[in-house]
Amino acid sequence: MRHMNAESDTRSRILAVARDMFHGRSYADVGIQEICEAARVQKGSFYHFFPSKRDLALAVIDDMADDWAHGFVAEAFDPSLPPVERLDYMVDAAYYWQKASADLEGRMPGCLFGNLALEMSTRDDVMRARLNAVFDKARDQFRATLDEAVARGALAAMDTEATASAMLAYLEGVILLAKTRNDPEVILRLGPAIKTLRIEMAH
Amino acid sequence: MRHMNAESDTRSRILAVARDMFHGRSYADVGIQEICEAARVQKGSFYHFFPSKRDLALAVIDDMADDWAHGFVAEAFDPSLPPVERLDYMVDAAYYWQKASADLEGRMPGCLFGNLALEMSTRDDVMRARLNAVFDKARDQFRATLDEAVARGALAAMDTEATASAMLAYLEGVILLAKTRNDPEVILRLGPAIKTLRIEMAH
DNA sequence: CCCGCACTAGACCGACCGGTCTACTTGTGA
DNA sequence: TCACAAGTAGACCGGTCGGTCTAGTGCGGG
Repeated sequence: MRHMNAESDTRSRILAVARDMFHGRSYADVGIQEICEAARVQKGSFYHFFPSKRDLALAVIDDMADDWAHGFVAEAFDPSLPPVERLDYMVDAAYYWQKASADLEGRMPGCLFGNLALEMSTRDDVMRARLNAVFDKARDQFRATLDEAVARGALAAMDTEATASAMLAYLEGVILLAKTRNDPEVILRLGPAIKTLRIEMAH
Repeated sequence: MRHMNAESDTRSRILAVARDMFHGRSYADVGIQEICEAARVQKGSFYHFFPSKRDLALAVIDDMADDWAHGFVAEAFDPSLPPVERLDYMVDAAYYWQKASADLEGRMPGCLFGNLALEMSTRDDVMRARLNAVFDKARDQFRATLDEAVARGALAAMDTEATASAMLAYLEGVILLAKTRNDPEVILRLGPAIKTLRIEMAH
């Protein structure tokens, strides 16, 4: 019964707990001891699976990016939807996610990636690169959507890559503001304006 | 010669050093001991001026907000400029500021307020409120600019308050993305699209 | 049956954390 | 001249940090 799960249960328990804690607080603010207690695991086990706290964070990023890509991002960017509508779905998804946390814990955790990006970018280039990759993937989703909308004539020609980046930035910014206000409704109020962003092709 | 400066030199040295360190790294990552060393001050002096690390952070926020308001924000929102141009000035100001840091230290520190907002919002409501006030002031600058542009007929009628919030969010988001890429040029590339943001009046 | 290995348990480490405390220095007003 | 208070110096505090290490434990393959 020991090796029953691919990727042992202990490891995934640590990962899940760490994800929630890093998301709800910050990297520096959460200690390994605290993670171990919450995951009902001893230090020895922890360091058996993760060589360091930093490696845990890296694993959390990968784990969350995976869930994210297969979870609501995949849903929001549902190809059967008209492209422009997908943008609204993305905003809605962000809203409901944050609202659920706010209702449950009284706090808006914001975006794990955005949080970690601001906290760690100046301190750890490997983590920064990892976060960049996540943002690149998100931007590509936006870009594909915009490309399709342009191809269908739903939107005028534009620099879809730059506009996609702008939309991602806007979404992160809206979540940042909403978190600071601790009010998910901000996402609902400001989010839809994501569709008004536009960057023209260079010359 | 002791009380020559309003707000003693020691206090302002601590403040300046702490500001840079919090800005370039993070609140949790910077220790009081480290601040004291950089400011060439002893613990005793530190705690003479600041009751706690948290109060120092609060003071740093106020201090920076002040500099900010009287510094490039005041310049960028120069009332003698056509309103719409002020938005470009604001983006440019953000760019040059970040670029200067990047050239000097090799790292984009991003926006101190945005950084602290994401790090502390879920942990300290007083700090969150302080940061909110800073964001409110910034939004009001955007709003006044938009109001003026609408009054002059340079822009069509819109919900200027919501649009101002959206612009602030976008600016923060762009800076977040640029910091994650560690590339100030991102601000130059995405920033100008701030003018395309628009939220209509509700019904 | 028992060896080896993945895993767990938890004591332990030095460093550093934010914060306190006492002693001292020094300029100022009476 | 002297008392006082603002400010400085730095030893010290308990607690926690990330991380190490040794001693098991119990399952699987040979």
